[in-house]
Amino acid sequence: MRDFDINQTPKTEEDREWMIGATPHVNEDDSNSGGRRRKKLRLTKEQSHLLEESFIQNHTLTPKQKKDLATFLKLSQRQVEVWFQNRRARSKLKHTEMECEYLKRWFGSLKEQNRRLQIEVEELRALKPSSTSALTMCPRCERVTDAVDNDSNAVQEGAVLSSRSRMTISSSSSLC
DNA sequence: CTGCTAATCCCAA
DNA sequence: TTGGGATTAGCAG
Repeated sequence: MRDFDINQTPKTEEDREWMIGATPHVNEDDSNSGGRRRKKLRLTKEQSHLLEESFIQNHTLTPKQKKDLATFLKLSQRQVEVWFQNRRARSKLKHTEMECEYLKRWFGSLKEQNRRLQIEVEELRALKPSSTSALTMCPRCERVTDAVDNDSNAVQEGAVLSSRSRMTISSSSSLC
C-alpha cells in the first residue's frame, strides 16, 4: 500500500534489547537465522484482557499504575507503555474513521434534502406563475430585499460544513 | 529530561 | 494481508 518510503530505517542498529523483562512462557525460540530480526511478542489473552480493562478505566497511566500493571503482567514497563500508546493511537484512528463515515452519511442526507427542496421550489413556482419575479427560493434572502446585505449566515454555515468534513466533496451544493 | 503523538517498521497469524 | 508490538523523530511542558 504505502510504498513511498522517505526515511528508510537507518541500519545502524546497535544491539537492541529485544526481550526486555520476562516474556510469557513458551517464547524461547531460536530460529534466529543469522540476521537482526525483531522478536515478535504476542501478549497472552489474559494480558491483553487486563490491559484492555485498564485502558477502559483510564486511557493513560500514572507511573505507578504502569509499574504495577507491568509487574502483575510480567511485562516490562516499556511494553505496557507502548501498548497504551498504540491503543490510544488506534482508538483515535477508529474514532476518526467512524466520524468520517458519519459525516459522509450526513452529507448524503443533506444533499438528498436539498434535492427534495429544489423540487418543491420548482413545484411551487409552477403553481404560482408570474407576479413572483423577485421571489427567490430562500426565505432568508427574501427577507432582505433592499440591501445587498450579508449572507453571513450562509457563509458561516458553509464554513462549518467544510471545516468539519474534510472529505472529497465534489459538488459543493448550490445553496442559494 | 520525560512523556506523548505520529509515522512507520515488520513479524506472526 | 492484516493486526498489533516495537522503534524513531519531533514536540510540549
